Amino acid sequence: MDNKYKRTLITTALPYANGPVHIGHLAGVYVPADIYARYMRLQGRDVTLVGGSDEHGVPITIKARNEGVTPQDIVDRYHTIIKDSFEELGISFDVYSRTTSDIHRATASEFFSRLHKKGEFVEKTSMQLYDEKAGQFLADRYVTGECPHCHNQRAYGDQCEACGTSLNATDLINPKSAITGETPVLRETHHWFLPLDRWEQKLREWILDGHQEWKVNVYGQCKSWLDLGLQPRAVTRDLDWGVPVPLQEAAGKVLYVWFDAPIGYISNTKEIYPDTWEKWWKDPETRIINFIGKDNIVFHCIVFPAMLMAYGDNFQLPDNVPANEFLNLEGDKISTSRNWAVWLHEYLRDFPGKQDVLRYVLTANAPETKDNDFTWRDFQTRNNSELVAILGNFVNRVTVLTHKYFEGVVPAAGELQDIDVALFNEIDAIKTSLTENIETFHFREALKDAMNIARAGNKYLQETEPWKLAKTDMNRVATVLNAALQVCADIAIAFEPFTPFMSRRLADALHLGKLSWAELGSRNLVTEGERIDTPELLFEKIEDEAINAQVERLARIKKENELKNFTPAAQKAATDFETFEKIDIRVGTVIECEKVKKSKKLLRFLINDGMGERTILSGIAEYYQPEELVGRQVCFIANFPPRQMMGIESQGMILSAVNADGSLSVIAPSASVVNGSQVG
RNA sequence: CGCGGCGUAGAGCAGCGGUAGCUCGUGAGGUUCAUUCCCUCAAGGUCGCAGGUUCGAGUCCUGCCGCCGCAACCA
Repeated sequence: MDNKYKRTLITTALPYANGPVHIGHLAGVYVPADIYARYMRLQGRDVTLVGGSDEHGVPITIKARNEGVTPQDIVDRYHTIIKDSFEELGISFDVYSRTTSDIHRATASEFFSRLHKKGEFVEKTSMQLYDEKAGQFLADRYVTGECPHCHNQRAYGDQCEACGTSLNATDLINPKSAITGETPVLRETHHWFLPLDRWEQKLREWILDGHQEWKVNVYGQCKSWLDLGLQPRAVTRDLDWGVPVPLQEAAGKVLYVWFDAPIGYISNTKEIYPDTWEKWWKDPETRIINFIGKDNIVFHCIVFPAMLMAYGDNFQLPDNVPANEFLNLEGDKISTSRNWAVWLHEYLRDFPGKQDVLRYVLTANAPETKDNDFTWRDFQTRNNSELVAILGNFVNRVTVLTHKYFEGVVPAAGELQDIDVALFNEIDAIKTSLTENIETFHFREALKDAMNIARAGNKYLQETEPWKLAKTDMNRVATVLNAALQVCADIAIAFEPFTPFMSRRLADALHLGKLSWAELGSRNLVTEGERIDTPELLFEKIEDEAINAQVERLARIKKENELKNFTPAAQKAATDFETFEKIDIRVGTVIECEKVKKSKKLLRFLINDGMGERTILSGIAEYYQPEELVGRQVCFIANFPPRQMMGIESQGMILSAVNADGSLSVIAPSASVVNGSQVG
């Protein structure tokens, strides 16, 4: 890192307080930000990690309305869950606050006022759709209607997803409010806009010329925006939930959340440093890093910097914005509304004491360059074959041997042999790479480096074989174990940013005291003569049962979603009674039922149809055990021509209802009837 | 023709003009202090597709396809 900086301010995207946080938030923002912050602290640098809940905006008011509570109730609920679960995961925020705080309200107000006084806004009056029943203007997404281009009935106010056209809400035919279903009316409204175009040239110089080292996804996105030309952007909204616009003539208007939220970074900093916060924002020797997800790139690289430049007063722009891509879950996009997520607070409940495992897996599989997939099998494998088998096992080997041969007292190192020196050299090389990777935000690669320390340790033990040396040369055993113990201490330091809970336990067991990055690789981290604690497993295997429970939970949710989203098929073309009459539907009793060999779906039925017996094949083997159908009555079409399937002739068709998930349920009379009865 | 990113072994990634690699997983053998690590060997890839440049292309060029995102309060 550039040494011209005296301190680093790390911000994390503000999670929206209309739901708990999930693994996507963690992998994209909070875990990487925490890794970086912890690393900087180990380096002895002055660093502050700020975060907070984003608590304003329309979705919160809608959720409150739906639940019959106040918006404040909603944000109080989720802010608490979010804050507590972050803390339990060890995200080391120096402050985690919220945008409903007084200090934020004052800060955001002042920010707006200053821009207003400086003439940094333009004002525009326009016609917007207003929902009279809800008593509010409708943001684009809260209007649906018919697309004027393709006449799709379900177009949104900003875009038609069927034809992809961008729309204005006022273009829609037959607009409807998504909140109340009412037909909105046009009403005049007045808003303040930040003319981003005024800052285009400065932004170009700052990003395109000055920050070519940014990640390609970030740089490319910025270049694209700048090349297209920037437009003025509204900073106010007609709403009653938010920071009121501090102008007499703006009663009933609030700051638009995207104006409001990033100022939260500033107000949260003020909250911890009421007297000295300015040096964290206005001193050129402060380095600001914004950790965000890819959807936020334009706000952090274009909009917020333009706001800061418009404000002036020496506000510093971010030095880097390491945006991550997205994490998927078991192959599907994470979705709050579809409950398709691993929620942090539920993970902490289901896997107590396993914060490090989640942190490790999310880092090893972080979506740094492209979207990645989280699967529970991968989670289990990484825990069992990496954390347990490589790292935990190595530390365990060393501590067990130390207790076995030296009663747990750190033995003195004798003269070093080539292999010992080679080990220390390898650790040094790893440290160089590890440091470089963290500094450049390549945390996935950095974690691999850290793991290589344990791999090197395992290899060293295998090659020196202290358990064999113990029979001939205890001095040499002492040297080997001393070296191996130093490697354990290296692990405690190197892993602190990634898995802080394990690191703390290991450091305590080895009596290391305060950890420091500079000491990583030193040869006397563990003090000779010190008695280390009895071995304790750092990681435990995760058994199939725990994983299966999670996989089953997701399968259940998937099924619930299918049922929830089920819409009956459109009615078929009209027919008449004569046509129906031609079909002969009858009731029969199942005499025999068995799976057809080599067939996945087919069951062979022998049916008593009142006249005799007939064989019918039906493709429902995936939904029924053959024996459960024997003796039951079913309905079947009796007058279809016979048909050969898998070499067997089927004399009819058993009727089933098709469920939303594609599962089948056979049709039967509600009470027993005589075999051969007709249905009609 | 909107823009940006991505598409390399079962999974996660590196390679960016010169014999296709790393970690984990899989199979076989050796070793065993240990929550089975380490070693050896093996299987597994037409490097999204199609053209082109070149003595030679995951690597450069052109065109396509797929996935994700894009001033919607979605990390």
